[in-house]
Amino acid sequence: MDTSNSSDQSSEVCATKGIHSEILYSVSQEMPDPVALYELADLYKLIGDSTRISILWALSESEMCVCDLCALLKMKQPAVSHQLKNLKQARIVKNRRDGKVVYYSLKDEHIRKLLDIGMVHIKE
Amino acid sequence: MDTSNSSDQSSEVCATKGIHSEILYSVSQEMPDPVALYELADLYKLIGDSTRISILWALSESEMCVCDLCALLKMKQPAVSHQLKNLKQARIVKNRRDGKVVYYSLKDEHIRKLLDIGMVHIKE
DNA sequence: AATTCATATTATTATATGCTCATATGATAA
DNA sequence: TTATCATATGAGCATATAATAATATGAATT
Repeated sequence: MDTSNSSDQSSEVCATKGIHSEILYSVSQEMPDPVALYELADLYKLIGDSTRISILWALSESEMCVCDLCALLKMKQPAVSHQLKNLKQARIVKNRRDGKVVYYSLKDEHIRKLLDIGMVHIKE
Repeated sequence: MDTSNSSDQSSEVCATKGIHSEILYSVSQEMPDPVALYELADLYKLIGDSTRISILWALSESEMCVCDLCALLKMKQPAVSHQLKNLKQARIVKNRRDGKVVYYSLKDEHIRKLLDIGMVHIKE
């Protein structure tokens, strides 16, 4: 009874309250709860920064110390440390201490998967 | 000459310029070029917002008009339009016009994959 | 043409975020 | 202990970004 492109009457028109009520209902049923969406957004927000994404890419290749990362990214140490702190708080990276040196590494492989899929998208 | 337990000599210590030169070199070889990293970061930055991620999730379920999205997200129309504009500029969504109504939909499936993988990460 | 409705755009404001400098902490060596 | 090195932290600044209000555009209907 419904059409695809042209206009019906019923709930077709968006009369400020009418709207496509069926679609609206079915979509709302499939939406994750708001908290999950916030957490998901936070995860991507965290990856969505060129400094952090560079750090993550590097760590996906090898465990590295802060000093190495500074040299690799050509950035000052506090800037790198701040971002490492963000990543650690989000439980995306972990670290271990060996004397004065602190080594960082990825905490799991999800992140690398995300980076790879994103890269495919970019390269398309 | 030797340091602690797992320590070698050579490039082990991070003497402000010494660093772990081998790791640094091999990792730098595997790093994508900076432009790609920026684009990748931009992609994630775009997904990393709860409004946009909600829109994307909704559109992955069904094509929807702006008005529907406003109702679904309980947000004002200009706010939704702004985010749709961002998503469209990034070529993540497309739209079509039918009379007064503009329908938005996802442009490809990569995004849904990204959302799903991210959700797995959240739920772990 | 004038009106109405759905959407887009502009300007503005408030907030978030990343980097910098200065300094603190923690660990090793002298 | 003191000095030194690697890293962490805090404050401040500058920029980016999201939402809002007001208004513009574009298409249908009268």
